[in-house]
Amino acid sequence: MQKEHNLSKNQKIIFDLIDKSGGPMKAYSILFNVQKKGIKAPLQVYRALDKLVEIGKIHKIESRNAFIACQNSSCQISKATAFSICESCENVSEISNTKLSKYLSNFADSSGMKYSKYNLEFFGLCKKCKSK
Amino acid sequence: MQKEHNLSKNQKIIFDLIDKSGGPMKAYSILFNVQKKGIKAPLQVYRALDKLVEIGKIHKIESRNAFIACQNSSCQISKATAFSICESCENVSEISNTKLSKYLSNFADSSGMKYSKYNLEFFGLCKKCKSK
DNA sequence: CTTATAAATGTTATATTATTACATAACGTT
DNA sequence: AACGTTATGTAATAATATAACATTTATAAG
Repeated sequence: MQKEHNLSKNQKIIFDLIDKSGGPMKAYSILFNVQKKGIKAPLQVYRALDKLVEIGKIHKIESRNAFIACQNSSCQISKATAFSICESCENVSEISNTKLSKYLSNFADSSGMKYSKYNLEFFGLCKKCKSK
Repeated sequence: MQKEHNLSKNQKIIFDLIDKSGGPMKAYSILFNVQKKGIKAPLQVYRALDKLVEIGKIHKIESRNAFIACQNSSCQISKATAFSICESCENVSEISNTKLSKYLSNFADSSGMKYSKYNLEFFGLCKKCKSK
């Protein structure tokens, strides 16, 4: 069961915005959108984003410097993430595929390194963009 | 067989630096290191990096905004990359595991999206850091 | 060899992304 | 209430990356 986190005021404002947007949002675009709510400085945004990432409510799309709400209700925490990214329309969606996540979570190679976390980003053309 | 690319002057200077360093390097650290060779502006560095990434001589570690020489001699091009990153010492190495790359290259889900590229980053503690 | 084209370079300025440092306030426990 | 922890506010600045424009060099075609 996912631990309930009581989001603080800024965290809630920012999570709600990202969640409602339905897609990835960039930090300064978030800032612009929440200025009317009194959040005026980049640091206020980044602090909320850091916390939201930490507790798994959002994920960072590293290749895009953008943040997206977790679309996977069973996502314990952001330790195992996979996304598909359309290189044409920049649509992003979270992949939740049990076989894939099991495969990667159990992955071990000869390096002697213990993996506690991974992030995978697939790129390509989405259905819409392919048919154009 | 990998296509031979004749690197230009700046590309060669920058590739050699990254390659010799043996690890990931950041753009502005590269800039600092090549200023004595006449490369004076960030854009000169980024242009060479872009090209080197494009032809697969280096890869970008997205979560670190850093660039590393391709350690995989058979790497056709940067369409399928996997790295292991130590969260303590920040050591990075490229994973070349045939089973893993086959698994991911053939991955398809129900989204109807065709994946032409992926990047995977594993995080954890390397052998050295684990034993500290 | 020359002309055309593409690729690379040089340079200045600026945009975008993210953090440091410091002060204050709110929350949760005992 | 006193304490420690978490969150907030604010200003300044650091780190990462691109736009715009002028020029030069490499490559290929005639």
